[in-house]
Amino acid sequence: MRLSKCLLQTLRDAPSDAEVPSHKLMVRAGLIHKAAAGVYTYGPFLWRTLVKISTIVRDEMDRAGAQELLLPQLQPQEIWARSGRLQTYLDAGIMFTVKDRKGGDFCLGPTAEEAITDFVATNVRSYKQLPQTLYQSQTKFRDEFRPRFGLMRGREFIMKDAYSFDADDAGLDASYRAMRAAYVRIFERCGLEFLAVQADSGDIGGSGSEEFMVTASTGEDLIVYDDTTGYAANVEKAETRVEAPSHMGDPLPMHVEPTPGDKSVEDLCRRFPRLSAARMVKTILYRVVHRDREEDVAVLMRGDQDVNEVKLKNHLGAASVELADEARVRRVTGCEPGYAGPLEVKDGKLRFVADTSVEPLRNFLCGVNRPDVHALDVNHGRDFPTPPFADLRRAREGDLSPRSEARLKTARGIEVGHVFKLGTKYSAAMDACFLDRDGKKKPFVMGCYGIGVSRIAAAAIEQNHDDKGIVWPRAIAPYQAVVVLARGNDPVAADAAGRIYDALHASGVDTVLDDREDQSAGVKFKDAELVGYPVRVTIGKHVAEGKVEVTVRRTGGTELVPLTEAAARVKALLDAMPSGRHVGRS
RNA sequence: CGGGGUGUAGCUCAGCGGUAGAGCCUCAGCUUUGGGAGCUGUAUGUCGGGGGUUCAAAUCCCCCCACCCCGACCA
Repeated sequence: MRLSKCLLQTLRDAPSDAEVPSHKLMVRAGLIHKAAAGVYTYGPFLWRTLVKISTIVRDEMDRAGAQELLLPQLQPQEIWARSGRLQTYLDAGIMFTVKDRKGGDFCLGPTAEEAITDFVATNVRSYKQLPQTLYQSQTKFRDEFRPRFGLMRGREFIMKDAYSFDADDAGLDASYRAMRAAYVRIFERCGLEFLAVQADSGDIGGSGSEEFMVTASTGEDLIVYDDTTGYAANVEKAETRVEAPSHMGDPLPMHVEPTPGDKSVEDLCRRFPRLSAARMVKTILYRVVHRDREEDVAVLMRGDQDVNEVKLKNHLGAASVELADEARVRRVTGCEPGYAGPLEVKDGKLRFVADTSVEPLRNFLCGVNRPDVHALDVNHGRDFPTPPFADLRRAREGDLSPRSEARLKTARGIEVGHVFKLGTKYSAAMDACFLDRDGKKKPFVMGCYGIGVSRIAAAAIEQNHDDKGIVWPRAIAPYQAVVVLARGNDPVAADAAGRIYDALHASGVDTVLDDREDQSAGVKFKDAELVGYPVRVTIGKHVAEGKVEVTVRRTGGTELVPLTEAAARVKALLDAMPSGRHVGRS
């Protein structure tokens, strides 16, 4: 392709609504254009990248034995009603809904479990037809409460989603392993550094899930990992161990002390400097919403630890949990916030749960549900009933690994893939069944496997850019190389550029020729760096000696190469570029 | 949905009661051709929309809308 013929408008300034590098650079490099909040046109250069990503995904899906199909984007709400998720999605407000001419209710597909289950249910009758793994790649729609960061969190985005259907759990395990292995290969081939982490399966449910995270400082997710064992998990899910404080001594008589104005652990640490935060127990009240009711729950947490609300929600089997507001705290404890505790409880129905870090504590401090005092040398089981214990802590850097004596480390990541074992959640709800060997009707055992295709493009930029622009991994760059004609009015240079361009094409290198006559060499260099071609060939001042410059975008390293060898050198440099890396593997 | 902020040219922004502005971009021409180069000229707007106050509103007030940020939410 000749750049003089391309529609590619680069910008000197980033739009003011862009915050993260990928968003700024995509706009500046002319890759995207905003049509509405979270809705973008993918320009010709970005589309090339998206096609390359899709091709890798398709290739690996097919290799893993999956079959491609295309499900409807315009979905009848009826199938959502059947799975029982319609009201959840409508209430959450993330579903785009539409009516047809006759008033029928449809939606723009936010995901496709219902559509695929409906399809498979009517086409698969026998265990002999199993297993099946089907996938599609297309636009998904979610009316996100807060679209942001350009393509990272849009309301319309391209996703590859695959679904496996098996007769039993063992079959699901095998299908899941095959997809997981394909995912590793996909992200490696895309040239990304990534991690596979244990994840919370969220509202989609199921027995287990892992997320594939592209490491980047701007990632929205926090990952904790132990690089001695390969344990890695989303912080929402991460298990940790914390050491019990030493020298707690034998149980002492409980006593209540004045603590006027001390509402936080920090205040109390100041008042009792010899008592560490680990010897305090804070009581945090939550409003817990279940499908059919609501309750108040008090969480007892060690003073130096924080509550992980996802763990709490899962532990309670709740639809949602939210921190109680001040009015609720007053009603439940009869006291202003800051003094809640497990002692002298006013509300007899109040449910207590405690983090496991509280279990070994002796002679600790806690609230008494009375203002301006706290109790010291409290012991559970003696001074108040021993509550049920569960892991409700938020994992932190430096905690002990659940798998070894190593300390956990943290990293930020962008979720680009998620694999789930769904089990029979959707098939049972939608009565999607097959006849098994024993003649009995059974629901399909399902898995689902998503990859954010457009998000991969954004994540690749978040992970690979510098102050000059994008640094595309070679496999997903719009073009692998650019030939810059830096002497526009020199016929020798123009001729050389044409020949190198042809030679690159002949050797299979995806190349664009910057032959724009109205742009100076400086502009072409800036554009080449902004757009992020992995390799640049500059035809300029050395052309008289029969030489051209070959520059690697990532390193900036430049070498002079004889004109006749330039194409081969570019090819060699591209081939030498590393593939992606699966980090933190044991 | 709660809190905050911003809407002026394609982009970045100034102007904040008295004739609509700059830089970049676009277009024409000249010059230039190794780092977003220079000169001359040209084009560009319901100042987000509606209502109000005023002799006069981009500017002040009210309502709406859009966009952005924080939070809540999230296959």
